[in-house]
Amino acid sequence: MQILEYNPAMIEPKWQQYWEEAGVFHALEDHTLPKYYCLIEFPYPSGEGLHMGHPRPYTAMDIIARKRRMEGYNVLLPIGWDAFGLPAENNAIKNHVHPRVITEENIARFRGQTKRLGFSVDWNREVDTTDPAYYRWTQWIFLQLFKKGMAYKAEMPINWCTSCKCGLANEEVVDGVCERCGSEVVRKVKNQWMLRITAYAQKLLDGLDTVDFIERAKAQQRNWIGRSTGAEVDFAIADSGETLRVFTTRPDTLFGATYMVISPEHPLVERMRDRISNCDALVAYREAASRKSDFERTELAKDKTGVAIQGVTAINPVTGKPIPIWVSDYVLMSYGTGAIMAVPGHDTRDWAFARKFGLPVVEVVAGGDIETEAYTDIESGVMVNSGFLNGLSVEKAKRKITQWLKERGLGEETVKFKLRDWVFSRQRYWGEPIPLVHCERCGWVPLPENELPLLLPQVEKYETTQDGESPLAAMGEWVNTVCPHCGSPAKRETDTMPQWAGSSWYFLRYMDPRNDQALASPEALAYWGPVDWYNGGMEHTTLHLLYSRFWHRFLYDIGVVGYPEPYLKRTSHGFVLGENGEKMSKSRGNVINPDEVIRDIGADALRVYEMFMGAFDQAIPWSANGAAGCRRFLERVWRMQEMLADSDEIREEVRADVHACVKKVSEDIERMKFNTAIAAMMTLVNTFYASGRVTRGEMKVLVLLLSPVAPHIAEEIWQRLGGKESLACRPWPKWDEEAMRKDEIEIAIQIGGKVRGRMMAPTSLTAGEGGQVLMEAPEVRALLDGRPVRKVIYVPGRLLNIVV
RNA sequence: GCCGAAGUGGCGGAAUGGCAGACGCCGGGGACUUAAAAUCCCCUGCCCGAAAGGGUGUACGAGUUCGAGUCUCGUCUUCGGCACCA
Repeated sequence: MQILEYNPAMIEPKWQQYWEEAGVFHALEDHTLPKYYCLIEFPYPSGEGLHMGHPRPYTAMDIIARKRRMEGYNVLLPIGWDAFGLPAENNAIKNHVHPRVITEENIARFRGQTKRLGFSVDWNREVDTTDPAYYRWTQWIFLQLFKKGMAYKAEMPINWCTSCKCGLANEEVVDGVCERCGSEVVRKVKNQWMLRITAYAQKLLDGLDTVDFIERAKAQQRNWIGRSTGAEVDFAIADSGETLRVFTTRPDTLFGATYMVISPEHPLVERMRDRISNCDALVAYREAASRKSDFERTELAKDKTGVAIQGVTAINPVTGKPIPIWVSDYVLMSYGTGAIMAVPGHDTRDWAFARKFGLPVVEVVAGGDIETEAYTDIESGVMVNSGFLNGLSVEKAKRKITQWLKERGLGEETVKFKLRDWVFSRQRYWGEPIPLVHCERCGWVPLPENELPLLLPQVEKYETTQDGESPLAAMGEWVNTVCPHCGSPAKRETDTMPQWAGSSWYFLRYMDPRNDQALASPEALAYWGPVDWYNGGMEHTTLHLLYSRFWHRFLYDIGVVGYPEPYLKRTSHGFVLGENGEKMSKSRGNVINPDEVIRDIGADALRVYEMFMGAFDQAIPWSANGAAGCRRFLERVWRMQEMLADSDEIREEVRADVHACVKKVSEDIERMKFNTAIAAMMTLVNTFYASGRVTRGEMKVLVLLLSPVAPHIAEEIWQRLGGKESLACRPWPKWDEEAMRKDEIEIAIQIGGKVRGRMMAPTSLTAGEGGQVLMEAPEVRALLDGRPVRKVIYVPGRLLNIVV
């Protein structure tokens, strides 16, 4: 047969078309088959088109999916579009084109680009979060959350651009200023929908112990949830019936609490207004604090400020001494009780504050020097100046004081989380409308489920209104409606949902994407779920990944899904950087366009390089030379057709190498060690070249191993080898440990741990007998040169170490 | 400050406590060619040496071990996340 040159521009579209027309990658609804659900993070279809951030993780999961298929699984590898979001909306504002129009164009472009990469995706299951048939169920889930009391309205600050007069998402605030106009961003309090994710803090934390996520993702989520155990303690306010409750993780240091601090917003100030003599100063301080942007609070406010409350004093419950109460913005209203007991001897922030304002510092844990800094070590300290706690370790003192407080009704052990409730409202157009109406008589009323989806109305302007309302608020006809409950006049909620809503459950929709009775049928949910393997970016660990675990856990609690955790396994990829080692960006001018790379070297070579360039979980700079090298590797595989021997055998001389390669590739793919899997295939190809030929049987094994990574060339060669159907459904090759065994192997001879020579040794030698046998070998005797031997260690197949 | 990951040739990177640098890139040499490209073969950590060979080497300093890139302790650096969270 005439072997033409390797031409990916011909064979890649050909096989893509074949796969699609033959439906090779359609997940089957035969629920008796063993299933495997591979999930990739669905892209936001931006106007820029696919970028290098997409092919790497997608290729990785495609490799897993293709291997699973060859192992006999009914594989689900779906894709869709997370298409609500700001760029389409900003484009609408600028060009007065409905976001739907640009979104559809972008999706079409993304779809085409994605298909050119040859992923084994089931294109029949595409979802689009902006499709009413999809967001109907996003709204439905929101209504269930609302009905279970998990959604509520609260006054929350939003980012407000003082120049654009509009609300901004956190992502739009860069270094404290508006991303678009560079003006100052302040916090403006608005009434917003909130989701009670904090009610699930413990469940989300515990669930992590039951799933196989990469450790750093678990650690990051644990950190974000931020559980800490401590005690709440009541401090009496002198000469009143009032108490001030604090949360502390160090109840053991109670004897060292020399003052208290409340946050500027703490209700105590209002409650005791008539007794406080410097109310004006406190109110002024509170207002100054509220005007501070988040940026100022976190970046510029390390220097402590505060005002002492005049006229009100607290009593330390263990010492009985009166202590002053201060107001300072280093205490946050949103954590704990909004008030602290300050122990300047043993807390760095309290220490700095006490130093600045001349407050007393008392040592209650010995071991440090509180004149120079706060002593915060809880491991080795011993209690002093602490009455009945003296002499105890910190750990014992904690338990004893907590018990003491509990017996007197002054406090109790408590758990707090850093996790905050999820701000779910956006004053934006391009998002899911929140399906609630507000009735004067009934309050917030959910739309009946049979009225879903609540469609996004056509608007004249896409901008947030002057007073920070969603553009929907300007649509009087749409806003004014009647209460579904009592029929009185009512107004629709005009805020929309955040982009995180649609992505919080999309993996469920893939299981049954056209169902119009439920978000997915119970049968499909039971069969396909949970997701077996989910790969995605680390940047989504604390938002998308946590949000979707929360929604899923909620759906489990209300009986919609039958398993508490949505993802059994989570892995993460490293970014592809520009050739200069910096993050790819237009402004840096180092963007590599996947379309151009496919044009230059082909999709297969791109896929091979993306997987070969380095460890999958690490960021790696792009290298055009490296990519060209992968194209060369495929050329070498292709040209092996010219040295093909007409035999289905695997030759004795290469048998061990072939089996070793099968083993290496099989195991490395499971560990996502794609780079070494590809290196093993390169090594095998080098072996074939060295032997001058390859049999058809050997070639078939190689092509099957290569097919998950470079599927087009693999299909083409497979067909030329006489394969009748797609190799995507051929069984994955097996290896035989016996076949990998050789009679003799080269080992190193070490003297005192240093390599001094090599020799051939029979592989049958065991560690025990090997030393004795090999000591007689002439190579060893020559190296020893008669020196006395103290000890001999033989590591079978590796080395002989002689201690002299 | 806290949590996490990582420091290996000119470069990307390999190495269940067992021959450091697999595989690829870059570079050098050879074959083929009128020539070039492509391709095929060989060399390629550093230092000394004509060579044989020797020395040295995985951020730094100690330690455990017959043997350490790998394990332990300490130090430094880089990257990622969180951060007045009591």
